[in-house]
Amino acid sequence: MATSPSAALAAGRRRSTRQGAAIDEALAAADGFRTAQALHDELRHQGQAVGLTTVYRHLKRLAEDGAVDVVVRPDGEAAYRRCGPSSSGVPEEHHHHLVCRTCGYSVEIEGPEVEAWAHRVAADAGFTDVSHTLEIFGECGRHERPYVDTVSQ
Amino acid sequence: MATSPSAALAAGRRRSTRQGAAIDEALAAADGFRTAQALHDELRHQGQAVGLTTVYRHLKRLAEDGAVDVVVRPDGEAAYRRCGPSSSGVPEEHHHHLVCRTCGYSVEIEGPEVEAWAHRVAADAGFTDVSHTLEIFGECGRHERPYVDTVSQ
DNA sequence: ACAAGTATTGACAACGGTTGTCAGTAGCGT
DNA sequence: ACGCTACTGACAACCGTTGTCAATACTTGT
Repeated sequence: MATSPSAALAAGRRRSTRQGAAIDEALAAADGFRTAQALHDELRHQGQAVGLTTVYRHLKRLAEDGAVDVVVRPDGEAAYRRCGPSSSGVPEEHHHHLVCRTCGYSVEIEGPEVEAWAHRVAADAGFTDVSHTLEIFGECGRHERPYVDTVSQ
Repeated sequence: MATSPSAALAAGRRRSTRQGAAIDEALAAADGFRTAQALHDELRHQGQAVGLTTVYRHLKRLAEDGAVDVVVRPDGEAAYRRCGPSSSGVPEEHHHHLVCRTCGYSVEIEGPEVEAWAHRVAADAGFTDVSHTLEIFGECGRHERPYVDTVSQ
């Protein structure tokens, strides 16, 4: 109790469930992006078993609500991360990520100039309804964390 | 046609086949990105039947050789496009794309500033072995072309 | 506290894109 | 022409993700 439980879920008229809270917590505990399956594994190992389908459903909803950021990795798999301080209900500002290829650790980055550039380029070419994806990948060099991923183990 | 068949395939010690040439031509005729399946369909309709597996194989190889650019769409599907004038064997310079969401039409774009910015940001955060993805999507507003896609038909 | 109504759950099947398999085919050097 | 072997392609297997639907458990009204 204490600190109003399911604070992050209390967005509105949704029912708060054990599973939802567990997913929320796991997401909060993660310091970076996690795939649905990785999240499912973590929950499993923590004893908080949640169906894979349920994990996908929550992630999808959270993504729609703008509560989590989604990154599509080069191999086509999607990874999620809790978006900023959030819980305020107000979608975060547009931003991108610097993601560690190995452990998923990520940093939010903003580049107003880049945003402007992208729109200018698109407009110059006569494109409308413009959007863009921009993610920077690299090695953070300090992933000591026992990160369980889909990769190995 | 136009003499010197498989000009673009003549990279080295590879056998030139009817299928390979067909894929190459279709890729050359396309004015934008195509998914493997879309390409397969086009070839089929042109009477140049080629196995889907073969299309995937060629695309994969071409991508490895740097002969085609690959874009992973938000839904996780991959789309390919012949890379620049190419055929020289020398991989194109690093660049990105402005892609029409509807017809696949695309324009290559370069942004030295953005590249520099991306690397600077990553370096500042202590990341190494940096790479990035950047694609701009929009509506080109003039896709009159009878584009056959996986969507319909 | 209890009952009723309905969102949520989760095991399982289905789906769509992509890759592995492997016998048959066809370039290419000799 | 011959033989070697890369290439081909129908098909099955994979894998991430979504649909299905009966069972479950939040919530609200009483």
